[in-house]
Amino acid sequence: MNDKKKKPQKLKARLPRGFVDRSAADIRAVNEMTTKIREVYERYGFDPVETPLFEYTDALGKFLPDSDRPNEGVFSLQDDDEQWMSARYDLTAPLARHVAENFNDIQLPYRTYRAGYVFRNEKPGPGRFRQFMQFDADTVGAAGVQADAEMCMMMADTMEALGIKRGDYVIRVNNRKVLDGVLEAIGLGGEENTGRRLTVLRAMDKLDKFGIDGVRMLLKDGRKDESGDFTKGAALSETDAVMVLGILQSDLQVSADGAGRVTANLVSSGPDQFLPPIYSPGSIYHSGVEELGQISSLVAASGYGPDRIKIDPSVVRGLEYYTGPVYEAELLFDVTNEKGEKVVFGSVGGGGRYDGLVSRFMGQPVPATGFSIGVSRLMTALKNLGKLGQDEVIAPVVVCVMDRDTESLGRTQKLTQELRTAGIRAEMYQGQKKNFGDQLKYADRRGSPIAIIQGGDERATNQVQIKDLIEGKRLSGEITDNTAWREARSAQYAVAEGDMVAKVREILAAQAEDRARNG
RNA sequence: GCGGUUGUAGCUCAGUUGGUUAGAGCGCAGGAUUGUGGAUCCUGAGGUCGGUGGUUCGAGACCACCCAACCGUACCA
Repeated sequence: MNDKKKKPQKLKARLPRGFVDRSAADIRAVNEMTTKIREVYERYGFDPVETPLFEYTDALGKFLPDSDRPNEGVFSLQDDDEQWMSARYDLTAPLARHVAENFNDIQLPYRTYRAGYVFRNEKPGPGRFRQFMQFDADTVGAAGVQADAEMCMMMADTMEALGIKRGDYVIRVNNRKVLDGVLEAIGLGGEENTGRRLTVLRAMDKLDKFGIDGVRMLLKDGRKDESGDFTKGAALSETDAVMVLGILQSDLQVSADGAGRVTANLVSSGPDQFLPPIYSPGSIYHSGVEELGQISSLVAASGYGPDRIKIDPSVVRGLEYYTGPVYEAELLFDVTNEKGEKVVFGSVGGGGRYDGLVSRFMGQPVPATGFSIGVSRLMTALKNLGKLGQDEVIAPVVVCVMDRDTESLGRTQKLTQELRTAGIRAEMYQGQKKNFGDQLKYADRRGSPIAIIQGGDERATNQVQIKDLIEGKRLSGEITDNTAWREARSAQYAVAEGDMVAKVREILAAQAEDRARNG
């Protein structure tokens, strides 16, 4: 077939990798989720604010060091005046810009929330996309740890508002100052050790993934993965590695002296003996632990125990801008993917204190704390838990088109409109098929509950036929002969035109009852 | 970025040691059926065999390079 090859090449329809189309069911599920999240934030006194998808790249802080090009991880383009702009990669940096730019008009502390898509130009993976939705809440201009404590409580409330039972999630809290103090104690303080410090923090962040022994390898010589790839370690001494491993496995102990004074300590709970850095009241380590003690007491005072908000020194979070308390929401139930495999889901949201972010734009310090929920990720988990998509939207009633002269079409349109006026989802058949059977086939595949039929016979007596497609489908299981099936006109009722809406309502109600009964 | 696996119709896949015009199932479209959904039957459309180059009388198959997807790993604000 040589002439076949001469046919013009068709364009291949394809989605850029790492991006997804969203179905009606997904969109409705996300709306359901964001509505619940928003209710919690509003109740805590937060107000919405929205910033655009694009920012100047310098506002996002994503220029490569020693280069006038933006970081590869962000989608960037040059404006017609040569300035670099980038698609936002989170909602925090744009908020910092918004606050700095409108500083005189904003009443501090400024409590806001916002949902939106963010973009990351990196390799997509299972459950990781290059466009995804985050839902953030931040308090700008509040320096005290009570603001951080409140954020943790709000996260816990949000989890429960989404239908995640107490015990199926936990908010884990740590403080960057604690980790910084430990790193200082093992001689990794100072500018010259930035690289090794990052290596150690990254290793600590892998605790979920590789366990304590995996982290031990990464802290010392390195680790080889199953494909044979080798990851270089941080080359810590045994003593220093034990110190780091010790803090990962430590718990917070809070003791009150009865006079309202609270002291807090981290005590190791694992096999690696953790020796706290030498006591010095003003040290960074000590103020970190003290803050954790305060947060723990503050949330406990409102009834949030360690089953909901737990101090956990193994939380690391982002390496770039957090300066104090950090927290993340973790799901504790098993999640299985489409292939039926168990998946370690990990964190569905997190945040922390970023006291330096707004002040990049200003001559004065502006403390801030906030967190972000990964909406798409959380939705996957909630679907799994059966917490979403339970109240499915019913497909529209289909009004069949029997005759195509303008007068008949007008009557069909009017019937459709009557249903809509009564608040019932309805559509008149708009396809090309003139065969009535094909229209019912359309309605069937569409998932329609009911078909309305008015041909010449019915019109003559001002009647309509109302066909219960759900009941009919059930009956069709018993049918073997097509002709008999047609003649039976099963689950079909003839009513006067004026009674159509009432009868449709009756059938829909019966169907709803049936669905409820069968779960 | 590094390592591994895989690329044949819209989807899932067959295709012999290299041998004529590349197949199946599902799906899709038309018909049996212009007033009744399922099942059935008939007919049809749909392919740069991931790409380029090479070896060969001859390549979907063999070789080289490239591209993409998947898995692991690294990075991840």
